[in-house]
Amino acid sequence: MLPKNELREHIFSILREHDHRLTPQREAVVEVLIENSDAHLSAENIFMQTKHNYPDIGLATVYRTLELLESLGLVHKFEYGDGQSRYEVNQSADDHYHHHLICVKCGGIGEFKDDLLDEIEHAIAKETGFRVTDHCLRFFGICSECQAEPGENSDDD
Amino acid sequence: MLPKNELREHIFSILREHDHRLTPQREAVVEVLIENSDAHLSAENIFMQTKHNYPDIGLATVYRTLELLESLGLVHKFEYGDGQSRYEVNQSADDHYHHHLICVKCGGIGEFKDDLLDEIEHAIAKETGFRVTDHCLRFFGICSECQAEPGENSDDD
DNA sequence: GTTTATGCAAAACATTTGCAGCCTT
DNA sequence: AAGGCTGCAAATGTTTTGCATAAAC
Repeated sequence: MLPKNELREHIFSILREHDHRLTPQREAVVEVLIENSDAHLSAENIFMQTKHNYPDIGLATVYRTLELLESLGLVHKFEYGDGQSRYEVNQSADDHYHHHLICVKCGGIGEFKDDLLDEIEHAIAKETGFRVTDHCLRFFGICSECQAEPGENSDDD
Repeated sequence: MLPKNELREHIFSILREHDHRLTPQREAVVEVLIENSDAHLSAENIFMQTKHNYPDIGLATVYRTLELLESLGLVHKFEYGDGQSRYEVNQSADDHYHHHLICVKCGGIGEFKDDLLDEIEHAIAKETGFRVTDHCLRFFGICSECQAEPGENSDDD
């Protein structure tokens, strides 16, 4: 889990390493991703936020940047099933990944860190021969806040 | 894990219970889902296959049927991240669910049954107060067949 | 100076919806 | 007979792409 300025430099150096140009648009998108590393933004969200620092950026550039960062393993892309993808920076250099706790009532997204999957991955390798390189685990349910409130909290976007 | 004919009757009776009509289109879609319960079909796939038995069916009807079956808990809908949803019948009456092993080389999808998630869900409840009602776990990696073949097998669609 | 990256607009794509007519109940 | 269900086509919403221009190297 790198601090923000190291994470930014890390991303820039990976881009350079792979002969990608460092444009102000890319810097601006990376900035938004880093400043919102705890949120789970859609491309549209990222687009809107990036416009604050770089008003002329186009949505297509945001998509292309996110695709590039994902291909370099710098960003994780995932979906809830609501039709739009969400993105988040990969905050650590290693593979360990937190899991998402998605509240079906308020739409909020929490996180949970855990290493029990290692056991499952070993069991998979042993029983099926499948070599696991990555995983995606999401839990759906009711967050503690929505459990506390009887019924009024149904949209906290 | 019900046998096919019982599963079919189970689905039909749930439909009746909820006052939904049993149309030949719905029967045809259910038939395709049951006959391909080990595959992970997209809506388009299901549409094409259903046309064999019921050539006049429309794609919208397939989507509406899948949505209905999903709302009744009879079908699971999930996504790999390639932009289209996949569907599979819920073969057992209970909540237990297998996880997907997605080969990033050949695109094949295996399955793995496991109950270790229960432990994680308990840990989540204890540490965060989040009440888990469902989960989705997918593993990405290389299947045993692709590991065996040095490099030629990259598209077995 | 080259080559890549950008912005715009149009295209592509999966999915949803409106509506008149049909079919299950 | 009445209502839900269907097929078609149009609409929607997200993501991708073509192309001329602009910017990074």
